[in-house]
Amino acid sequence: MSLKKSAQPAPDSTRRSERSRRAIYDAALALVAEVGYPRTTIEGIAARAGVGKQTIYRWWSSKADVLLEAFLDLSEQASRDAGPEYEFAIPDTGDLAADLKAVLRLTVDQLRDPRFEGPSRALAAEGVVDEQLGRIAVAKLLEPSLQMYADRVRSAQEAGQVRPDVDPRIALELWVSPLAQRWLQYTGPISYEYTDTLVDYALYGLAPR
Amino acid sequence: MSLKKSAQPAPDSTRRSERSRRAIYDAALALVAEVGYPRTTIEGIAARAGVGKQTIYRWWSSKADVLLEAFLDLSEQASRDAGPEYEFAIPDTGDLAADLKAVLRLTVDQLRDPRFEGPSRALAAEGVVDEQLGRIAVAKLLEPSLQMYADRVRSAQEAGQVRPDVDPRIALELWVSPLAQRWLQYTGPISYEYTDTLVDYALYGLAPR
Amino acid sequence: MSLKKSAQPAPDSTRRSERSRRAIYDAALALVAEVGYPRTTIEGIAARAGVGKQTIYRWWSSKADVLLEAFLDLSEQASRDAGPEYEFAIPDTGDLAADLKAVLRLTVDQLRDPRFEGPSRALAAEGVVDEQLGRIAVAKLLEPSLQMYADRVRSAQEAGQVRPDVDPRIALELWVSPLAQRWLQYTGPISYEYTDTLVDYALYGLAPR
Amino acid sequence: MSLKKSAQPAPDSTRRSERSRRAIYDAALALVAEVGYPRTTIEGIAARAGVGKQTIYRWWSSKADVLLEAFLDLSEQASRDAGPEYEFAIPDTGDLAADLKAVLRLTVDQLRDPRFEGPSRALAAEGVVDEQLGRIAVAKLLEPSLQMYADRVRSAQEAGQVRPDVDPRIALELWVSPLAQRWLQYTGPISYEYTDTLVDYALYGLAPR
DNA sequence: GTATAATCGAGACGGTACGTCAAGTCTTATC
DNA sequence: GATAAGACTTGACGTACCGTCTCGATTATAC
Repeated sequence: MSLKKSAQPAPDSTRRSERSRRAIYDAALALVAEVGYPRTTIEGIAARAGVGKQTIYRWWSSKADVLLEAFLDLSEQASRDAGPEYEFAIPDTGDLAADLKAVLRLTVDQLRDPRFEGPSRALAAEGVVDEQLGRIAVAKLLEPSLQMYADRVRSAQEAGQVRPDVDPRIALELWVSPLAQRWLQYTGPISYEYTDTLVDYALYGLAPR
Repeated sequence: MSLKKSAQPAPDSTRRSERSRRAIYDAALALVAEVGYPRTTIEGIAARAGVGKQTIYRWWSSKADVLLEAFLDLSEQASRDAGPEYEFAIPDTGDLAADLKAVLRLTVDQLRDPRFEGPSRALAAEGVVDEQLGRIAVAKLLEPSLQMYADRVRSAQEAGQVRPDVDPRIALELWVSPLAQRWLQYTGPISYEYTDTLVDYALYGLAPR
Repeated sequence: MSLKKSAQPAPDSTRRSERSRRAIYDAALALVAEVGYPRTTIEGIAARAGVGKQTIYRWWSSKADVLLEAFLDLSEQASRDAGPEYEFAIPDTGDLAADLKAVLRLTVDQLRDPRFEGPSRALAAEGVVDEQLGRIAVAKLLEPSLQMYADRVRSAQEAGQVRPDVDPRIALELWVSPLAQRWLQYTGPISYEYTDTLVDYALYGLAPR
Repeated sequence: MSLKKSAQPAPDSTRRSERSRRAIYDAALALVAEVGYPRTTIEGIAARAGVGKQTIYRWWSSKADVLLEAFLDLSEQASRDAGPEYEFAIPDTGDLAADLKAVLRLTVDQLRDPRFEGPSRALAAEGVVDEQLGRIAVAKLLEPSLQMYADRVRSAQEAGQVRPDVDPRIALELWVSPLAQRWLQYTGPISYEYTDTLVDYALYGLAPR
């Protein structure tokens, strides 16, 4: 899970302090939210968590690594809180467009949640420049959602609502990527109307029918 | 053009050393290419450029700012080298799909050019986290291309190849954003085949016709 | 007068700006008085004097050199103001002890004049470490007074009040140096009573008579 | 002992590295001897001592403070080397003049020892301008000697060789200060003959007997 | 009474050192 | 053996001045 490239003899994780781990996650997320990622320091996290610096270096390899796990932990918590049935499921009412629009509206809400924004941007930025981290972050955080979109597209193919030769992994990018880019690069405003439009364009194309 | 938030009395730009400016651009781009953005330092740039640190701080506000201008300069140079006629023009053969596919293949080539990759990623990453820088970088570097796509879509609308109610600024995101996301976040491989597919999906939609 | 070790072709002093010279002296003395010698900078003097840095470097070799001349100028002004007859003359009433005590009391007053204290200490400190400057400062500033003490001792020798084998140049150190050391090194308080005592001890010795 | 004005939480001196302390003293003294005080820098000391700059800033407040302690340490070492019986004792043979002359000749030798000259001048100069440092340096370095002179004078008073109304603390300045001034300000040459003369003048006075 | 050349104010430049911050390593004492 | 604490070396930060240099603009003699 961690990026740790174990140089020293691997520490004995059975003796690990759960208290410290929690405190470090909390401190890291709080600091990123308060002062931003670049001004968040390992020393700062350690001090705020009431933890020795070595305890951080023992279990994580970098600031980004700490944050990645802290963020994963936060996501898992959020999922558990939301209840197991609801979580991450794309509804299948038979109407693909409606189902996609509904889920994308939830995503829009999440992107605006300030609790997520700071750490998410930090991780995304780090991932752009650090390929290893980027791939892990995508796999852990983004992949589950993408998989569900792909599944929903496949189900629509079976229902005859999507052409059978369409690659679902590419199809989903028609709405996921534009939203992602507007959020990452400030290329445009994000709204329900916007995501609704994306779904319509994606499903029915730009060309006249 | 610079992000410089003039605190001190603005320096007299008529007396600026062109020699230093060039040397700083070259050093910055070389270092980012060689050791990566995070390990590129202002001190390193200054040393390599044979320049005092103050000369950098006098004219730029941050490492990212230096790199942004260096990269802009590089792009302008590249444009000038390429000749004024070809540059940044999307062909209009009457066949929108073919025209888009052709241009996107050039973009794929450029994304793989190692001369551009380092600085581009660095800027993109910084822009994710620093909204001001992000907006400027997008405006300077991305916007011209986006504008041309929008223009080409509009021309296709007039030719009846694209529905008149389609918003060109959103339409173009159907192929630009997926490519951008795969490049930024390593969410998938980039190839001519991939961009061709994007154009097809975007124009004709996922739904059966 | 200056310490300038002329490297470049000597500047033409006939065309020198008297206005600038005065402004530099004033600025230098004011700055030393206000922020102390170490925090006084050439740039600061130039800015305060409304003068280009080069104008300072053209005519002086160092901060200490500027200050030395500024201080000499100040001394000369003070002398001129005091009137030519009074200045630096040790009275000769026939009573050596009384005459020395009187002059030393004036010296005590001067050592306490804050206008002189800052620059004097600065020069003295610099002179301790920079032998060349030290010798010049002593020659310009201290020597005239020492010479007058020596003359007065000689006159006392002729009057039979001082043993003929006494070296006047050493004799005067018996009161000048203790006062100087207390002032320079804070080895003790300075008062009229103290200087009076010094004169008595020097003239009549420590041993019983 | 240090001038450190504890701003940050005081560091834990029990965990201080003795190795670093020694290396810093050695480097500081060596640099002052080699290039002089003004060209000795904190960075230079740190580099030469193989020590981080912060380790210096953690324990000392300034270059002068480092040097003061380094010099004190050197003096203590020298004392220990010289053996406890000899050190700093003014002989009491019953002949005050002879005893003083003997000790002053040793002082003359020491003033010429190049190992001491550089750091001593540096400290003295700094002390002229920085009263706090000056007082500490005098108390630590000069005071012990002065005290011994005072004691010897008192003993001579008991033996009837010095008038009982003489203040020993002022008396000793008659030979200490002239020597100090010649050394500090280059006001004259220093020799055995000179110090012998000072003692004679001081004891028997300038006036005929 | 101009020509003309040096000085002048200004300030950009390549540098050095400053004092601070944080990184990652190491040591000590505690639990 | 993991931990909290924090001293250590390292290296970059952004700032302040150094002394040199190039600019017009301004004198102030010498033509």
